[in-house]
Amino acid sequence: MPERKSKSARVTLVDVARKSGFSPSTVSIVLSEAPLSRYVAAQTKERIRKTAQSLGYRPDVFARSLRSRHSHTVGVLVFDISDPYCVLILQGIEKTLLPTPYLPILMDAHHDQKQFEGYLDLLMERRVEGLIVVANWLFDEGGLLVGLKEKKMPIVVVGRDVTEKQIGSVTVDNEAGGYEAMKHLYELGHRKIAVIRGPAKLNDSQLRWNGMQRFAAEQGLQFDPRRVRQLSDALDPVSGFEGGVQLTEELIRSRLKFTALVAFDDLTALGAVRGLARMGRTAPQDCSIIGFDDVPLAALTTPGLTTIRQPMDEMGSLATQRVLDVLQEVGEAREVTPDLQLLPPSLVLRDSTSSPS
Amino acid sequence: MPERKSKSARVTLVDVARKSGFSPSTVSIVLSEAPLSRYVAAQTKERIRKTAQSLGYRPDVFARSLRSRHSHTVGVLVFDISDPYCVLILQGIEKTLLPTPYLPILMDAHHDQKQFEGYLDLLMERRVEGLIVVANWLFDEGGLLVGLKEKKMPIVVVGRDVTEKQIGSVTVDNEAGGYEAMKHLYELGHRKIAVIRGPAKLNDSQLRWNGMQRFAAEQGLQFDPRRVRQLSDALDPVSGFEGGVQLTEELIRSRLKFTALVAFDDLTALGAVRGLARMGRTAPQDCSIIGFDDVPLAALTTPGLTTIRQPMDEMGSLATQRVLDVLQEVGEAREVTPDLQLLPPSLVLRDSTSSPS
DNA sequence: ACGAAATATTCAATCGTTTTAATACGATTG
DNA sequence: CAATCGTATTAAAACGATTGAATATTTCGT
Repeated sequence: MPERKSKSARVTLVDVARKSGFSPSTVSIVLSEAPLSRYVAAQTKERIRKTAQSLGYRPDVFARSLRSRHSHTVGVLVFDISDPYCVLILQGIEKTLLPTPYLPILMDAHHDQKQFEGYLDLLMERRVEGLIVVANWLFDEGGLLVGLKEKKMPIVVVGRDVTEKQIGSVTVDNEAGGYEAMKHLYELGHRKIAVIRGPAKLNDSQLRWNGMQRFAAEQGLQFDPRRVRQLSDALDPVSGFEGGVQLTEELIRSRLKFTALVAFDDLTALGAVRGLARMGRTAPQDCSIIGFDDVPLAALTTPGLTTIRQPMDEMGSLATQRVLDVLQEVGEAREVTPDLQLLPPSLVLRDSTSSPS
Repeated sequence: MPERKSKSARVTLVDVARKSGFSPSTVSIVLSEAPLSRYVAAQTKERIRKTAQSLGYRPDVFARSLRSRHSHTVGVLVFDISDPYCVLILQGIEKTLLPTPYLPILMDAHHDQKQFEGYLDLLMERRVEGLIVVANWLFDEGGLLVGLKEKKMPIVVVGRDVTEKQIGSVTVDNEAGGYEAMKHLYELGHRKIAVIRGPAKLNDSQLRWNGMQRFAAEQGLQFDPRRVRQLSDALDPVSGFEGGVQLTEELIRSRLKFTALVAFDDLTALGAVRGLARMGRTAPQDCSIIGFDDVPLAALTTPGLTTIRQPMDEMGSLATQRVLDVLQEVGEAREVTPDLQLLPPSLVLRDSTSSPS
């Protein structure tokens, strides 16, 4: 005696409707908490929910999305997931999305323009309702995104300022970070300070440099241009490290004295530590080193890396919140305000800096 | 004069059908390359494809999935995306999935059992067709997965052996890795070798230790149990580092001589480097240190970390391939063979090991 | 006690595909 | 020559939800 219709394992809305004695419409309205559910009797709601529960009903996302035109997903496009810089941002994004009905769909472009475009396409095909782009390194295709923006899709870029393309952006205050880095070294007593600037193409490089110069100017300090080097524009993810090693070796070979070094980012700083070691010196005894970012591994090296922290977690959160805000608007504005939101950096003291001996 | 029906921006199958002069059925068959497309005239195919192209038609994934019962997604559940160990595996997974029609949906459980379950649920709701679990650290819930397995969903776990729960697994050959680590130190001339074993709960710990003992036995070497320590079972992701620091300090304070140290993994090894430094010693001059995993940052520290490499990329690839193989089967077997696939580790030489002075 | 407004529920159409079974037709075969 | 077969195409029924309009029923102000 087959009590249940032994057709299929799948429990549908209709099953719930039948068993609870209400129409599919009502069941749908109750279970999806549609506006109309205001009018459904409390008792009814309860009965429906209970039978849904007892049957183990799970709505079919595809049917739901097809009809309602909502995918309840947002795309997250990251330039290189193996870059530790990205990961903390991702966690911020995920954390913020968790309590919402939106699911992140994460794609990793592997530093590859082609893949970036491909995945962008894929995300569109999957009907994501919003897009968060995590761009750490070079990437000059506001173009692609502008196209989407016109399709009324909320977009935010984190880690890079693309407001000139009218796209909402979230970054750390790089200028302030550069300022803080210099200030820290200066206060320790350093005066002869070397700098390894970031790649010229990267906007951050200039901003951080500006900050350093501002502090120097305030103190009447002069940068000897021979103590200032610059990473090449290679977009290889570890080029920061390699560059750090080489430029540091060069600096030492040049016989110019310096008691401290500001590295463009943590990877470069680690490269500098290595370069120092290759020339028989150690940080911070022979030279203090300060990085930028505070990637997780900065705490794990020896010496621990003093660095300017980007609040990556919050950057991710904030970016996500901006997208969510737009999605929650029922109106027709539906666009992220195309401005830049700057988050303050902070100094993280570890062991790679100390007073000059 | 509105030439096109200005109803909506969306181009549907019906639009293509109308414009090409064929029925929706034919169009669907052609564009989705269904089996029946064998019978469709080449000319027809071409015409349909051309008009689809010209209209910029993109099939609606939701409608498609609803009808065909295929989500074309596989779930990837990772225990902590901020663990660099996971990331390379993820890249392997992604690389393998890229040329297939399957999209990975990545969820990060943040070392949290509850979230793991929640996300598992979410993935089921999204109707993933397969599941890859990346489990680096403690996780004893074969149970959850077994439930799914019974629902005919192909599952593979990478990074942990859960074959006892009849779930296909992919790991590195930990025993061989332990053996190699010891062999390397022995060949450098070390005889007094300290060991920091992994947490007792973690199966890997025992296996690596077995490998070390096997080598020792072959050489008639004895481990002084006082030189063997063990990490606690804390499931904090950085506990490896902290543990490494502390246990190394303890080892040194115990005044037992040792010229080399085998760390459970790279994080522990970095902890050991730090512990050494705290006690005024440096690697490898005062003590050689070897790690396990070869996480990306192992190459970035100073000294560069000699380590036993897990082929994480390939592990991810292999796991993915196993799931894909099952998905491609049309038959009714549809289960990943519940066996363990071991991949060989390899020694990566860097600067943290050298002959004893 | 009448009509309007608020509450409670349902009908039926619809979202955009895939798929099964059916149709149509010329060629092959026994 | 009828029966069968292979090729080429299509009609129509799903898939499982949401939703706008419609239908009852109750409440309420006057």
